[in-house]
Amino acid sequence: MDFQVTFKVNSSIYLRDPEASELGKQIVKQAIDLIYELGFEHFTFKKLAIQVNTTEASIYRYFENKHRLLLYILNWYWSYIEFLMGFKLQNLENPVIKLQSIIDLLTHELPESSGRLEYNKKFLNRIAIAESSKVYLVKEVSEINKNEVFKPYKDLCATIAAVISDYNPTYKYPRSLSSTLIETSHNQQYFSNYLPRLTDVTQTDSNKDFVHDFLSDFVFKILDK
Amino acid sequence: MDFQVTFKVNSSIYLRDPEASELGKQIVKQAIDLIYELGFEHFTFKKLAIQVNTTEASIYRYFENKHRLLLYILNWYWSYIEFLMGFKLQNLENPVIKLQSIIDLLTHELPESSGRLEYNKKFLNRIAIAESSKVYLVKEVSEINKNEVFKPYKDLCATIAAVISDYNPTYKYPRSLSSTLIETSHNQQYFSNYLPRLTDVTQTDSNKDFVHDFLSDFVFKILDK
DNA sequence: GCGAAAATGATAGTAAAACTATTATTTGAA
DNA sequence: TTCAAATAATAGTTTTACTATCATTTTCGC
Repeated sequence: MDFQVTFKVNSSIYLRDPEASELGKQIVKQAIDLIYELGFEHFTFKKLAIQVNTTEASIYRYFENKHRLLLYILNWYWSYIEFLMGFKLQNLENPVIKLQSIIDLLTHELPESSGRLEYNKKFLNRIAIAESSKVYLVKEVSEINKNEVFKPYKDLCATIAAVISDYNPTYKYPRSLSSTLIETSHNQQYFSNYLPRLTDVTQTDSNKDFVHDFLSDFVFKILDK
Repeated sequence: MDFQVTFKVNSSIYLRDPEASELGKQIVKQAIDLIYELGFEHFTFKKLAIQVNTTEASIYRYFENKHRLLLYILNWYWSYIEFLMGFKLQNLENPVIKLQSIIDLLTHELPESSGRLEYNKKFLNRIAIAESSKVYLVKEVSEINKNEVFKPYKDLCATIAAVISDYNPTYKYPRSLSSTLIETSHNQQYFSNYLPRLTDVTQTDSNKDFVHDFLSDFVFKILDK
């Protein structure tokens, strides 16, 4: 059986739904590849237009600006992680295993897919790590937050928080621990790659395993105390 | 007694030392005010030139680009925090108090100063919270890391890590916990202000106190386990 | 299959950002 | 005082970020 996953992204993020046309789908897919390749700062609609073999003007019909496009991609990503999480946690009873599964998901590569239209999961993962904070660390955060554009992130956070509270109902900061877990998984993966002195990775460690172990250790220490 | 603190910032960050001239000092000081006001994305050398009452070209003689200027500001900030930390930890014996002092420092407003030439500490703090990750979350991170431009951050991290190891010598991840502490203090302060559903702040809480309590709980649970 | 509406392409243009270059003037150190 | 360095004034280029217009193509209801 082969199937494809897509998610409805909050319509206030785009001007025209990119899922509704071949061009739209290509814009998002190629944007992921290009942001991965260039980094968000060097990524422009002009370059994307060339990659997609269309015009800048056409891209502007889908997204107001590149910030919105990044927000779209990350909304998709957060929804996807939440979907995978629901899938993984389903049928699990033991809250220990649940928490472990969550940490696994946050620290390891996503299952790769091959479809021409599917997004590159490795790239998406890297974008989440290196670019996601740029969608909220902006002057306009309160403005853009009004349209529920961070809902998938908040939902993901709430889902993890629920598992945390399930594991230890007396713990006072389930949401903060949850967002810390997500952000720290990104940070420590990034640091262990590029600024390893900010971490305790050793040369023999795989970076992903290191972050996994660090997060496991700290979550269970906090919740078992 | 009145005194002024300044720090030598790694010379590879600037083209001409801003500490060495009145114009240079004004450029940095006003940059802090302007980045605070506009956010880093909307901040430009053109606008800064107007604020300082000089020309764009003059600013370019000091800093290659606005990214370098931000890096300069954050280097100064990290050095300053490290300085304050040394000051606070001096004469403290009890490692519990030491850790508490560190968390205090990371979560509360800096002592404000009034000198015309002194940087606005409240603004600096806000810049550290909202803009600091933008200096390393760039494609060129490995390139720019070569010149030790993140040294003050790494030093600060090492200082905190030493206190952590002092408190609990068996803990395996002192550096990672240290960088997590710094980053989480920023994140949770930002979230509790702008995206409170990612945290457990209540309306009656002061945000700073909330983050302080969350981090205290977190650190001691990890290290006492 | 036809006609209208919507989407796209082609082209062009503007405003601001991100620089670089040139020359004249000021200043401050030997 | 003098001469080198710093700054100001000015002007220019390239790229980014965006808007506008109109012709062409596609799609969808009938």
